[in-house]
Amino acid sequence: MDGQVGIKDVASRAGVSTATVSNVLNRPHIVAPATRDRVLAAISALGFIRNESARQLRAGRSRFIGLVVLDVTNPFFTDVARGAEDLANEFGLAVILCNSDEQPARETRYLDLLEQHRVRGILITPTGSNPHRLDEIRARGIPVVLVDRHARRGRCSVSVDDVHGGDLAATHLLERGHRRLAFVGGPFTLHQVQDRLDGALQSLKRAGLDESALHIEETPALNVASGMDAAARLAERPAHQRPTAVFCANDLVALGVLQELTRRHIAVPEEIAIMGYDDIAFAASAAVPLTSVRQPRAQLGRAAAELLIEESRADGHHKHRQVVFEPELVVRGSTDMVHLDGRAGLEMTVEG
Amino acid sequence: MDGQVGIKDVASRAGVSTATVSNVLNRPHIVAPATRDRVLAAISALGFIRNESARQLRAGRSRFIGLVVLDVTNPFFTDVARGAEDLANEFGLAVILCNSDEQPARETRYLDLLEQHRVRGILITPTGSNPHRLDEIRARGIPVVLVDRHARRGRCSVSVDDVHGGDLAATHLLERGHRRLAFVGGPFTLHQVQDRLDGALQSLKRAGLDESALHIEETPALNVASGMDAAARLAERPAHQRPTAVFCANDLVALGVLQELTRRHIAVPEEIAIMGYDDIAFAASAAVPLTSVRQPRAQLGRAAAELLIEESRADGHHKHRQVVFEPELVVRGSTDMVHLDGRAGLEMTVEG
DNA sequence: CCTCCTTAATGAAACGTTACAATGCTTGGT
DNA sequence: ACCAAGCATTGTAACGTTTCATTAAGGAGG
Repeated sequence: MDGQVGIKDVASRAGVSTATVSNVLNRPHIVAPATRDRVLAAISALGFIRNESARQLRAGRSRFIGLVVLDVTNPFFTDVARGAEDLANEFGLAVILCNSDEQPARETRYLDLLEQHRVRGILITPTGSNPHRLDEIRARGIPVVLVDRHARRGRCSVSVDDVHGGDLAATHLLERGHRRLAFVGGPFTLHQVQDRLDGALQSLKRAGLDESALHIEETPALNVASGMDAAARLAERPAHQRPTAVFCANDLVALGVLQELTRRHIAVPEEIAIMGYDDIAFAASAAVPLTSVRQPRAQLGRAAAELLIEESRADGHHKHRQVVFEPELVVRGSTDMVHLDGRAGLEMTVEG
Repeated sequence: MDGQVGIKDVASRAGVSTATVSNVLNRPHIVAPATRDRVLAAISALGFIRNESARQLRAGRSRFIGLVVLDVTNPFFTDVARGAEDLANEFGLAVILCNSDEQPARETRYLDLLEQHRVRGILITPTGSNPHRLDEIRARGIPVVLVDRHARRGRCSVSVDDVHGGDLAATHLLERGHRRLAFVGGPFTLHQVQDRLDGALQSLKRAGLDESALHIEETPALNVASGMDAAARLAERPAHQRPTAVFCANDLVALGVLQELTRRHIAVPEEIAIMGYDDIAFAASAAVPLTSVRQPRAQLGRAAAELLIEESRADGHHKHRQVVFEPELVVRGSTDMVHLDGRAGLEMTVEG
């Protein structure tokens, strides 16, 4: 029977107008203490709960920000999400977390959803297949910040220098004496993947090596299963063509590669060394602790949310910024033949 | 200038009434093809986007379901979330994912948020500290389904038999000859933790052992850091009091324990065996592959969403159900002294 | 030519808030 | 006594949809 208690019911029970109830809710200081108490009493007596839809309709926008990630089950993105969520909460905003799963169609559906909800803004790691959809959204006045992906001038983004990261990774492998490398990752529509590869190629070039020193094994997605498939293909190559080191586009792929190689009794790092990327928490505790390139995950999310809020507040003009963090190489057992203990997560951090 | 294109603008451009536009949107078949096309043309010409707030206000409820989990960075919950999300999508609903972080205060804030948004229903793994808040919500007509936690009669829940799971785990350790066990997990306000412990105790009893055979090391949360701290405390006990096997309330804790023991050069499983719980994807690829108790994670989420939707559709009366899945023991290297290859994720599955 | 049906389209009233301008009521100063 | 100023409160018009009862326009049957 109390089906939906509205501001009206509260008003009549407290013997005031709806406007006063609204005031109690939004600007308690301007209403007389006695009235305020009466209203508050009515509110709790009736179990009144504000209707956000109505508030949003009135306000013309919601208190949400959208966060569209490529894969919720990837710890990299959940850490980014936490960072964004924490900052959003500080500003009284909630985050709608959307999982595009690297599928353009899903991405589109979620963008539609977010626009329909009149979100304050959108944080997104794009699949890369809807290039100007994001511009349309911006044109409609909704701030968009790219996450983990560098934007062109005139757009906001928060990213890590993936080219540099790829360079760090390949350089590390070359320094360890490897000369037959493989890059495992994909699809190349993801800029992260392309950039990390570019970085690796740049490193090869600097070392005076030919591009052919790096075999490219493309995967349909950046997850454990894809890594396993790719490793199987690599393992089946004739021994003299087989790479001695594999640079994976992210840690999930690297873990997949590791698992498959181990299953086939190919020793890591002795026969094949493995590099991951992201340095997710589980990289350190892997069967063979993974060497990886660390990204400031939570900071990435936080900074992105900051930029978004900054833009949405600046009614006038807002200076778009591209924030770039530097990646950091973390060396562990998977690339280190001389590591002390095959199991220990012994770790050294090398420069930023 | 196109600031906010509304149904009205579309209507006037197409030369029809707003009602017709609404019909085109919601029941296209009842409007004449010619008019329909005209309206659709206007919609795309103006870049019209439906305003969900207004729709929801009108409808009295949103197209969201809320999912409140204890820890988004725990892969167990992201898998559950995916399951729930998939089913929700099939019904045109979106999921608001909320991370209580095991903190009652955050949980409360999110429940408020969800109620204000008039969500269709709430899926929650409760912290256990707001026992009747959920009943209040139910009383207001919002379906609530407990996830990963068994509910009393008259409420809906989807869970895995944690007592049985705890029993499986402890029985496995006892069969391996261990007689000094430790249980690591907490807080005990989480029913999962209590149930898993109860299962272990039940197994001890059946084996004719005293409760004192199981040392209890409580942790403040179920994450890697807590596991490391607990392992440090265990490691510092005099050798003859030190357990020979540790049963962890979840895999994150187990990974923490594993990392800390390895750091201290305590061999796993030779000196101390470790059991996890949940069988998250990373358990198999851990430094020492973790023996664990597998839960049907995605199914859990899916089934929960199913129950929720079922209840929200049944305007009349709905039969509350408690769905219970059976856990499954997965034996790997962390408890298996005779495993073939210290690194391989070699795996055997034992009964359900 | 009138009536009765069917199909298309419309007008207007909600839905629950909020903000703005307006109203009363006090109070203090002159 | 009167006015100005301040405070507390209120009426009411939005916000953008959807829905329901209506109207209008043809067409078929008599």
